[in-house]
Amino acid sequence: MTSDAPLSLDEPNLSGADRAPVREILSLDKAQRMAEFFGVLGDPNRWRILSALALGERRVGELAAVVGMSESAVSHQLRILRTMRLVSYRKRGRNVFYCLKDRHILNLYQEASEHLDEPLEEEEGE
Amino acid sequence: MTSDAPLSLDEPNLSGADRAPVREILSLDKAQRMAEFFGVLGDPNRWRILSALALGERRVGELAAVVGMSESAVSHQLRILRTMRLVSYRKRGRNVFYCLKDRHILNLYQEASEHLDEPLEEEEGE
DNA sequence: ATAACCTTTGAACAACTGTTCATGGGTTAT
DNA sequence: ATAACCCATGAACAGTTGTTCAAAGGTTAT
Repeated sequence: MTSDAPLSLDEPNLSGADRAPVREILSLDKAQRMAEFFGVLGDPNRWRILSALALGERRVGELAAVVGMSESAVSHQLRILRTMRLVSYRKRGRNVFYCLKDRHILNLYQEASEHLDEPLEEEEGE
Repeated sequence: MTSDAPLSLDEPNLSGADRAPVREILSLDKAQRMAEFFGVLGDPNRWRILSALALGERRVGELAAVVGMSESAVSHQLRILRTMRLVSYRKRGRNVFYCLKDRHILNLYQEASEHLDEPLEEEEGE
């Protein structure tokens, strides 16, 4: 990374014309989609569900028992996680098995974890 | 990564004893902190502000003009971004210059962007 | 067939969030 | 000193979110 370039939201790996470096602020549309995605990760029970699925495939009832929620509440949350393609599922008889869709959620967890675990430096202000 | 190990929320880079592999679901406390952090990223105007700061240091008034918000609203949001240590600031006379604190936010943006841009595969259900 | 099981869905309601508005603190001018 | 400027803060209000509750769909038993 060059030294004087400001931090930017570029996506440098892609050379296509539709992936031009961002020299403007995010469009309302892109910002909205970002917010919707991260908003889904803004609930503690959804993280508990995701972390349970990180251990392996689980049925809805099992998830409810592990995280201590009603099956209805878990089902509602799983629907939200599905719309953001964070989980996938397969039906087997009357059971539905959910699992994490890919590694993105794990990378996000790790990145956030590192940020939260950083030692707090001395603040000038406040 | 071994083939049969389930995806897990381990943090493999650290070998310390206080960073044991996660074989249980996230604690309520950890899940809460994760949710609080990602919840901050769950607002489109905060992403617009962050993307403006990704281009370089900006004053509060400049941010308000660029993102099309009132200065008060921007100030409220900057406070939230400060509490999550996503931005830092320096005072210069009566102006306050904000900037991104580190690269974590950029990594999170990129990871999410890749996830959102993934082609949708054929769903079995629904 | 009926019953039990697992899951999903919709409505309703309490709790939370982000904005506006008014106000005030602190700094730089005149 | 007063005025203008830049920013932060608190209250209040509309909009959103996550839960509970009741009901129903679909599958596997008996």
